[in-house]
Amino acid sequence: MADDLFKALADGTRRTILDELTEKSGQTLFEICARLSMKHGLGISRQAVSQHLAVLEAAGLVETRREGRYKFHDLNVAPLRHITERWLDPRSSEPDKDPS
Amino acid sequence: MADDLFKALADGTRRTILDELTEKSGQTLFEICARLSMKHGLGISRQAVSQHLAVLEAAGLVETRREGRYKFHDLNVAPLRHITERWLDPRSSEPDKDPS
DNA sequence: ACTATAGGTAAGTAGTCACTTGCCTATCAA
DNA sequence: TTGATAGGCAAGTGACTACTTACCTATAGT
Repeated sequence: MADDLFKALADGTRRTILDELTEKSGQTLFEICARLSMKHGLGISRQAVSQHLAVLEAAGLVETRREGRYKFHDLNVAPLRHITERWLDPRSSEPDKDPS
Repeated sequence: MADDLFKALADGTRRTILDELTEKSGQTLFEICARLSMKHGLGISRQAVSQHLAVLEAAGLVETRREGRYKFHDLNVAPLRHITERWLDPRSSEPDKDPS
């Protein structure tokens, strides 16, 4: 659960994808590929980006909607809001003992 | 840099260690080992914990001070404060293009 | 001095992860 | 219907990572 979230954030390319979706929401896979290549000089295959998006989606950070042959990717920042709370503000979220 | 931070947070055992140091600061290696075993049922070797602490220290999340044969570990939450800002509050931290 | 305790170093291993390659499906335009 | 575009699935590979095992150093108590 929270593990998926931290794992998703652990990769630099995925964080860059989140940056891109922050800048422009609702991008397609090809659009994201193009921007990673152009703006960030990342020589990465379409399949690799697709896999990254799957990880981000599993973590709840990206949501998708399909329209015809296009699949749009939207950012969902909700899971990010309180992930550091347990250490920054222990009183509010301490009673949590799972090794997430 | 930021990469070390996210990588450090990617492991569940390390996050549990941060939880323990949040609850009681200044613990020794053996103390942390004991608590991981007792409270969290983690059957993990001393060396493994030591390696986790090294990762956390490299990320700036843990600081150490030595006294005699004891080495105390203190939590430093400063690096955690703004790590999600780039997505939660894009206006303030967008101009950041490194693939960190 | 001897010994137990606290910690460090380093090599080896099994599993995970990012990425590629190759092929397949689906939608749309001509 | 043919071809181009957008995307999906799955096996294979190399690198990384968490963990163990084995041995070594340093401080403290008796």
